Amino acid sequence: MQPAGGSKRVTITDVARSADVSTSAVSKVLRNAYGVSPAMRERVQTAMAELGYRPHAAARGMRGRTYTIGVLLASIRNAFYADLLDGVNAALRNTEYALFMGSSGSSEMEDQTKLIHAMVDRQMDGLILIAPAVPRAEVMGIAAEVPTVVIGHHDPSPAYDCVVNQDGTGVDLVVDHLVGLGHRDIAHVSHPTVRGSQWEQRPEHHVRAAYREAMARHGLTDLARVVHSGYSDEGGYRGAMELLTSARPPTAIFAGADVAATGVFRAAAELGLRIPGDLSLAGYNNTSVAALAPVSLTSVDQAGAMMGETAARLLLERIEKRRDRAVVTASTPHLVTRSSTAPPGA
Amino acid sequence: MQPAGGSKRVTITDVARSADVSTSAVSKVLRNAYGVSPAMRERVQTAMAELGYRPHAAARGMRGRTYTIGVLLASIRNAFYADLLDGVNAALRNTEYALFMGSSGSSEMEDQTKLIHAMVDRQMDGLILIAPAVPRAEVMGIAAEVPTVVIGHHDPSPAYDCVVNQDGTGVDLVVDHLVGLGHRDIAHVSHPTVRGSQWEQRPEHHVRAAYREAMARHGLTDLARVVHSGYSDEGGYRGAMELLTSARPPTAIFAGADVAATGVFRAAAELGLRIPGDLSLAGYNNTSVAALAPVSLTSVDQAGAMMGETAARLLLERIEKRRDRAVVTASTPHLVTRSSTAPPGA
DNA sequence: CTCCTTTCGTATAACGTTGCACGAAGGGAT
DNA sequence: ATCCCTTCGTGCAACGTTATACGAAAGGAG
Repeated sequence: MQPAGGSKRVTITDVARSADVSTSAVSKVLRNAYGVSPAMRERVQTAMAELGYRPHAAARGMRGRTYTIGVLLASIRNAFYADLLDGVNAALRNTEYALFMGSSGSSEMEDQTKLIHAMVDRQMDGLILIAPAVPRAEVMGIAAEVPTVVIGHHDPSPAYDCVVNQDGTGVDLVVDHLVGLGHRDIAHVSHPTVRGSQWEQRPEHHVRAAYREAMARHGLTDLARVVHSGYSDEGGYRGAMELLTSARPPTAIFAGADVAATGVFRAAAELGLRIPGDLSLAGYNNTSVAALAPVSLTSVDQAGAMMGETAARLLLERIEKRRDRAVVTASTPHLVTRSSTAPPGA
Repeated sequence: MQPAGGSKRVTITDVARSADVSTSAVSKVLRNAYGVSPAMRERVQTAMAELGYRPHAAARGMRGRTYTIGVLLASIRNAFYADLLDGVNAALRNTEYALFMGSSGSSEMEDQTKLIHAMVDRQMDGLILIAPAVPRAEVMGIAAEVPTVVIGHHDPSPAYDCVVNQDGTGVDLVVDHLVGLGHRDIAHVSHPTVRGSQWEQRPEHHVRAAYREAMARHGLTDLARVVHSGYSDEGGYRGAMELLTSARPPTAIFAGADVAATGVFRAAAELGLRIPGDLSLAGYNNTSVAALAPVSLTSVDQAGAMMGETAARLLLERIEKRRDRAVVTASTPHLVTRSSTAPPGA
């Protein structure tokens, strides 16, 4: 406990002086290195506690680890990411590592690149990139320097680990559910393909393909319709408007993200359509918004916390060199049925 | 020069060699220091661009700035914080500073303290603490070491700058609005007082006091009722349940946070009460949730982005030593009326 | 043509930590 | 006693950057 005034930080040298040993000895204790007698360990630890010593991460960074992990978030507003983060936090709870997130606010490629560089420049030990918008080649370059886990994209690489969801299964659950309720005209609101991103397997691609397949499986190929208005409130609104004012409005809409589903709600309200009476609506991700009483949106749960925990675990394995081969883990989604879906015309 | 595996980073030395000058010269260019001829600046900058040089933040941290700003977030789920962050990001956009957030997930005091220490240990240049749960003395200690801005708490200090909202005004807007609609029995859902936090002026205190005053101003002192069930979905639910199943259920509820209002929605739905028919509901913060079509919650807008921008600006002033006296800025809220409030019995 | 300023570039010592290389005890085996 | 291991502690050279001190030109005033 140091008086705050203009006092200097407690350094390893102060500890060494106080414990009457060399700085190397203190460093050894700090690192659990070989060649420390119990007696010395004891003395050093006492001194550290007495002085309130905390290692200087920047200095550590110059030589090795900074014990810092960075998470790139496309948007802080997507509640699903919060679930992921809870998982990451949980996995890191009892380690020495600190977690810092960077969010560009916008999901612009340029901003994200700057953020990732900022993380690398600060010598972070590992990176978790959530659905990065930067080119795949860039990520592979980064991953060659720093252990990296990519969450969301289904493009594996020997350079980084992947944590994804079995999106195909999730889509099947939704379509089967809606068909089971009696719907046939089921439209899908998707995200536009980002040009030049080099990611072939973004979640929206998987979801889109799985949607078409599921429709085909039910003999509804001709009724399958996709609008690419985007995963955002505004995108959901525009997509729904287009669909619902078309010559043949669908009886059900499957939005590829909950956040887009909220836009569909808005469009339906404006058009005087009641949900689920006139239109059934399903989302994806089961974010906390879906669970809100006035929303009560049927959605696919991806167990975000579990994915986050897995990502953190994989990252630590890599950082601590307990594994050197890349890995892909895919978790199983399940459907949460709420009151936004019902038989058509109910 | 380097085999693919362990390619080294480009350092100031590489740039110096390539431009055929000393490292000091490169450093000078980097820092815009005095004593650099246009010719040399030109050559160095060309070399930097050619080699793709990026300064090593950890090394910088050992001597001075790290060009890193840390934001402490109590919870990543509160959409109001996202508004604040947008503002902070905007203010930092064209500076050299990178922004990293730390969120404990839980708002436990201990976790937050660890996070703040992690930021200080990483030599961050400035800290923005959003409604910190750690003891005030602790924050004052930190602020003596690192420039700090506190958002939310109305307890100013010479050690740090404060960015707050005129919460009293916001509350007046809500109560006046509800009274204007004809409500008299207006209850308030608040947050429990945190023991030992030493913050006397948390926003919920201001809001609570202002609520009582506003009720008194309308001659409704006896009808004023506060439950301290907490600013969370669950807290809103419990508080509303208590109020709505009491002997004299209120006709309107003013929730101190939008996130608590969503819990009130849930309670009302369970009790078969319609909003706004049977119960008017107002929130605080005007988060994006309030704007969702199925929610459409009347709420007080605090202009979060502006507050965030102000906080960042104040912080930069302090970091760059353009100001040394602490400052408090309070912005004016306004009411956003939506469809969750209506005359009683409408 | 001195002498005195500027101007501009370089040498160098930190900053706090790590990890290798080294050495001094102490303990067995011969 | 000699030699060789362990075990355990220390010395020291990095790591990439900043900032101070200093020297070498070049320019100006007398």
